[in-house]
Amino acid sequence: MSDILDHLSCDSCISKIHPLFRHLNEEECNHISLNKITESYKRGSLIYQEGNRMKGFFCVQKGIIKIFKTGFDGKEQIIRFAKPGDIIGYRSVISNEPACTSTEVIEDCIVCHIPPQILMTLIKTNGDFALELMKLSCKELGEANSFITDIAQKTVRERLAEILLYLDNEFGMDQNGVLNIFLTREELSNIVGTATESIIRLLSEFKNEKLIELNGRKIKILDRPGLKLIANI
Amino acid sequence: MSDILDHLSCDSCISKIHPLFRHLNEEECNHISLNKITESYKRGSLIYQEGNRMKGFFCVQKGIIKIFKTGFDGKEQIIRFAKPGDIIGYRSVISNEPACTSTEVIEDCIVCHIPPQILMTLIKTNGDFALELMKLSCKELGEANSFITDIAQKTVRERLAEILLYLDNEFGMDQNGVLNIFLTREELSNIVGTATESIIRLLSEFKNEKLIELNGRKIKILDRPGLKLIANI
DNA sequence: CGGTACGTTGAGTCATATCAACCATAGTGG
DNA sequence: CCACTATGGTTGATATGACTCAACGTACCG
Repeated sequence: MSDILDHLSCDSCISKIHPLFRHLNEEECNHISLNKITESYKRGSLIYQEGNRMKGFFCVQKGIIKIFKTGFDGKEQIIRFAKPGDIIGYRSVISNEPACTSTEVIEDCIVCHIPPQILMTLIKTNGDFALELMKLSCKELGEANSFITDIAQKTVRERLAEILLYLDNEFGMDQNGVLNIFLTREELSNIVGTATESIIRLLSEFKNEKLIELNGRKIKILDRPGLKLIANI
Repeated sequence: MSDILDHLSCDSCISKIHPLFRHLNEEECNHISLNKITESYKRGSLIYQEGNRMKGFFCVQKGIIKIFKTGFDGKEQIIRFAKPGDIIGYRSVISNEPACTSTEVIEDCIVCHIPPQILMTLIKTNGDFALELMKLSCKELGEANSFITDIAQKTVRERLAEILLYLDNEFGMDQNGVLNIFLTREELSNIVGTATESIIRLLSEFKNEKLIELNGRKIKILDRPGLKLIANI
């Protein structure tokens, strides 16, 4: 599932990737450099799974990862995505519980795997780092709260419009205006929280309304204001 | 809306209320004691509101508070409740953003209002405190993720059963087996994420199925295993 | 006493899920 | 190289859970 890559120093990477690491001194940075493992995963690989005990946390360098929970009947609910610069898996390390989500690679990726003690030690000894990590989890918490409200109150149509804008905002588009993330219809339905068929029908409605253009998994957003109107943003 | 109460030392209270404060030394504890304000709020009072800039965080000593977001059409979505020992409002202080939720008193309460700088300083200077607070926000994050999955995948009936068990678990019952929290039908619907009429119909179904007993806002749970079965837990 | 907030019930509607059939594509193994 | 299979996408028909609207009951309160 994963390949271990040649060792790369954190000096050149970590500080750029995330504000979290801005506050590390040279010693702390070297410590991470020496103890991290850089791994490469192909699309479809699972990095960790719900219920497993975490053996560290991950720093995403390249690629896209989906983070999801598996519901009662086996249907997955995508909670969020991680892209370069994001940190995943820290939640379970800190609360010292089994992972409450699974992560699967959407687009081939490279991640740095950092052992758990390093995280705990940094929190305890580097106040600025602790504060930055707190900010991160508080930000995620705020987003989760909004997501709860949306799922509870908005229609599927509204949510799909919102998710398309979210994906646009999060992953951007290429020079042709095509979203930089390719999801199956089923994955889209697992974000929105609906049936695959509903997503297919709504996407095709949006296409007819000239809001988007479809080409397989490639989605091109034509009318952002129109989508915002539908999404009630 | 709120009354300021006589000054009470934290020595006797804080350490008992939350594991968070176990790691404070005498000096830190005194500092909080001297700078906190103890306030009393009646049912219906708003402690803080979405969009406001937070002037500190709150430590709940007595009573019950609902934490909610207001959706597009003004309908509220209850995210969670706070009860004695819980901390509220710390999220916005840390991320230094306006509050993303509002809080309204469900049952008359007493809270200690602690200024924001104290929180920031403690995180930076007391590693154990920082870790404990991280654990708290990570726990909330895990709960939010589960909630997202439930709302997205379960039926209203399943969610109502689950919420009743959650309330039972969170607030317990009195000697007669009646839940220690009294919510209007509308509030129940704002947790479950449905219409008030649906909650009324389902509650009465549960009553007919001998799962619960109703007496106004008093709910007595008769058949926990039955509810678990319905909730898919 | 009238007003306001909450609770209840019924009827009708609509959004969404479900079920079923079918097509396209790519990978697999004999 | 072809049948075989798996996966993903699409469409139509049908069912139904849940919402909306409307009317009315109840209780408390100034």
